Amino acid sequence: MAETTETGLPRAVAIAWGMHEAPQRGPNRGLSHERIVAAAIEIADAEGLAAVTMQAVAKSLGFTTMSLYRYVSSKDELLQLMQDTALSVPEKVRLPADWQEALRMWAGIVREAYRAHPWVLALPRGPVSILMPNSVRAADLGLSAMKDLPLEDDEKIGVILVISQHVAAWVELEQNLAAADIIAIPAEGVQLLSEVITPERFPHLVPVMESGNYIVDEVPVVEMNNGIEAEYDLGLDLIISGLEVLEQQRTGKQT
Amino acid sequence: MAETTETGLPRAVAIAWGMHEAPQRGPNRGLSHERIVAAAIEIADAEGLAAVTMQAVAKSLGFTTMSLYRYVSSKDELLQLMQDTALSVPEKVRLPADWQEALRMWAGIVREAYRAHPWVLALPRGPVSILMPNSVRAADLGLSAMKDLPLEDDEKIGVILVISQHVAAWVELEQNLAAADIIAIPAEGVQLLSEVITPERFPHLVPVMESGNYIVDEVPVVEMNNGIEAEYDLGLDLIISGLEVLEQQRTGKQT
DNA sequence: CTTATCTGCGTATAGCATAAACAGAGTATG
DNA sequence: CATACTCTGTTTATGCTATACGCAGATAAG
Repeated sequence: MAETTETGLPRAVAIAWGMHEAPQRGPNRGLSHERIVAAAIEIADAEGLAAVTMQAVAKSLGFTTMSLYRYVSSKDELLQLMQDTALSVPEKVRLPADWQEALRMWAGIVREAYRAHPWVLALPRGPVSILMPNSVRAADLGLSAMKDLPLEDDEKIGVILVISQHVAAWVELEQNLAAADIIAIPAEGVQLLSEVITPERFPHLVPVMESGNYIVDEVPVVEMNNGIEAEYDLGLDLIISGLEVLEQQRTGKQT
Repeated sequence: MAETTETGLPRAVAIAWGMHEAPQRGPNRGLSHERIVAAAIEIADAEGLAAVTMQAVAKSLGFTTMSLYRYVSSKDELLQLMQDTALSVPEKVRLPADWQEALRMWAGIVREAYRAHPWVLALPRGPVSILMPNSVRAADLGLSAMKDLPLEDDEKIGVILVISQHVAAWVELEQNLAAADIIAIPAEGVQLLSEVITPERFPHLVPVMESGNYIVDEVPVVEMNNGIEAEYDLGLDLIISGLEVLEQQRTGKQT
């Protein structure tokens, strides 16, 4: 489990909220949490998450590896700090009064954050993440978007999760579409595949495959005829439509 | 990028579909792909994904590390094989005629697969994954569930993605809820947090926090008053409601 | 001034994935 | 049948990575 401070908070939480006081004694520090996290994010953005090693971060800052450990207790802690820093949400956002548009705007903000740093998708989300400043900010904003919806608190939180997961999935899909260009299966390989992926065995999927190019993800996706934006919007619209139905059921009010 | 066979297929794909012929010369093999994958899955199920090292898998089979490389070209390839093997979908499933119930059943099947091997959630999903047998089977089944819905092919694929991501998110949440029991922040830490997470800064979230216990995930979630099942169902119902609305718009037919 | 604490560095350790080479087992070919 | 070829499993080695430990020096507290 993550290291904790004397007060029992996970260290990453305390650091992220600025609660971790710099020591008063000893020589002046050559580094800071902010500088270390920023350097790590820069490496991740340029070369991907795998390139973020303690050695690489230290070197980019002109220090040796072990000096980083004066600031973070482990690489995991650094990753947690990177995660929240990367997913920055603006402090002040003016949302539309209409909850539907507000939710769409909120989803867009979360989406842009993920797109700016897609490597974040590969980091685990656990109990510590939710206590971090940008997560808290995003949650508050999402709840603000839904303030006029007749849902229970936990239902609203559930909606926040559904939408943010939807957004994450589509950013991941974008990444995979980009990567898929690199995989070009020659005709011979495609022929072999068609001998096992047959209409008899997969009667619904094979017609879909034949109508488009096969791409990505755990659950297969056809190349989007209307582009990925349309499919992202479709998913979001489904959720919002569902919410409108729910609103109507609970208030008798027609949206 | 993943290794490929002579025919240009990713090796993992060829192996998973049984296209990778065993060599005809040389001494009899002491291992097989199936045995290696099964041993790796057993370790992952018992101790988590981090415990799956080439050394550990080889040892559990009574061989030395490097002999595994006669069968898989890298650890990544082994992980890809594990991923698809773990997410097994039955060959024959009879779905309800009603597309709503069919989609719910499909979601349930995917959910149970994830729950049986939750470490799969930590594995990246990329272009190779979708060509693997169980992914193909899951996609065909999902499309079968929606055969009566008036959607374009790529829209159906989009729905498959939305639902499977929803399912994955909730299995992950379940895991995080289990892990959250381990984080007990003492009163002192909670007090410190409440000094930064204030009603002035986060007017919508703080009341939610005060009405329940704070838990998990990137976007914060309150402890579910009605349990996690209710929230899982809520999310799925939203998507299905949205689909009903879409069906009505396209057919003029009232569901 | 003395003591305590902190900083950054150098050295070391353990774990892990994988390359390369070797000896022997089994098949294909002439 | 003998020879050549291919494959198997093992051993040894390499490089990378995270992190422990100890040292010398810098700075603050008492």
